[in-house]
Amino acid sequence: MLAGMTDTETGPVPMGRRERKKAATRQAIADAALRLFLERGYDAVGIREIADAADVSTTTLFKHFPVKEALVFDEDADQEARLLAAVRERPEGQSIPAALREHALRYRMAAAGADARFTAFFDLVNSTPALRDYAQNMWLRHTAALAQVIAEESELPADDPACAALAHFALEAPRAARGHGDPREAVIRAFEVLENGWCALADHR
Amino acid sequence: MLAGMTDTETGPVPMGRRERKKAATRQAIADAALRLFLERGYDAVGIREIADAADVSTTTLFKHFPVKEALVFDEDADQEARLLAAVRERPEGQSIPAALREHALRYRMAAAGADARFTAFFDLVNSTPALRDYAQNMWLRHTAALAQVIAEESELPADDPACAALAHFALEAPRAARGHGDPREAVIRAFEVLENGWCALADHR
DNA sequence: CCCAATAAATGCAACAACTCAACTTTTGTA
DNA sequence: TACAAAAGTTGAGTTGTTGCATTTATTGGG
Repeated sequence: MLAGMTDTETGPVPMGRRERKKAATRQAIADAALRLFLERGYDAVGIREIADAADVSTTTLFKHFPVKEALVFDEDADQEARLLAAVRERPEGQSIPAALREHALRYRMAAAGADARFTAFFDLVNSTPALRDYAQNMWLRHTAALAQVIAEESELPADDPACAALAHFALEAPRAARGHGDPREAVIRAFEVLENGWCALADHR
Repeated sequence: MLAGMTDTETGPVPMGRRERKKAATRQAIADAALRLFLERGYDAVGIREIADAADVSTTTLFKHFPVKEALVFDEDADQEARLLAAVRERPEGQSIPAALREHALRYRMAAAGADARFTAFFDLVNSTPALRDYAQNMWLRHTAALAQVIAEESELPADDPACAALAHFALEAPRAARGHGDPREAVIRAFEVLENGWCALADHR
């Protein structure tokens, strides 16, 4: 989805031709799908048509994307990886909420509302029930994964509700901030609360 | 689902034969579906088979239930209606959180873990991804509806986050309480927090 | 450099969920 | 009794998704 919208740093691992080709077809499929969806709407475009547009067989398409909805969120795995990395590989001395704030400002407030492609994408998702539901569950998975990483990094028990809560709010904050006049400011404020609450909690243990 | 597990008060409106028959076929379908699902698993039972077992055509089945998953949650609408009614028709002078607590204790902690049919139903849902996802979105819908009613009843703006938060926690509390040794006690405790927080908020406005 | 192991991609057919349009039966009502 | 609306049936279609046998391309090793 929307490749090139944020800088995607090429991993330090140079891929062989095989992996590169695989990634290429995957991208071709996702691009074709998004283009068609934006042109004519999610429900009006069939799998077979997408496969044709990307010049692959439907079988191949499903090797890359388990279900139709996943075509729209093809950066799902990348996003989750970046999110977890933001916490795990944060600079020395930086708190977890601070790391999450930086990540949110950097990757999730990208031209919120300004870029036309971005808003078109949002409208597509929000106006399609199947996609809305899928996205919801996607964020839920990310929340769970994040909670686990937070637990590891803070050496709290894995099932401590505080971890789940922090993960939940950290992912919810950018969404909630969209309404406000200055979203970036709103996010920063929200994270002040989280930072205070979290550190207070960490202190008296 | 699990009719007769909680006392279902027959609405004050006596139905004509037509509505009764409609409700009967609907019930027959839901019963057949749940029985088969529990016997052999959700994915192993097809729509046609359910329709046959209930002695209706597949098209009739889909007139009553929009998608396969809905067969399992056939009390969806009833549950939501009861939830909203619990707030709207609460006794004079009772706070909203208190009303929600009573509702939770009465309808959602029913023999949590004790009744075999109940746990079998839970296992079915939790072990079937499609059902887990569907249930998740179902609760989300209920949360949104509840938030709106809370806003109306408390004369707050419909989009006040406090309403959404109260709705969210009120529905989450019973789920979270299941782990604890005495779930009823855990629910009561959780609602104490909500009650305090909510009333404090209501006071200084 | 070739060979075998491996992995990606294909074509086709099938299944299961779901829809649609035309038609019959049942029911509430005048 | 007559009639309109609602419930149900029938059968054929569309669409997402999978299985299977087959082909093509890449890789690492002898």
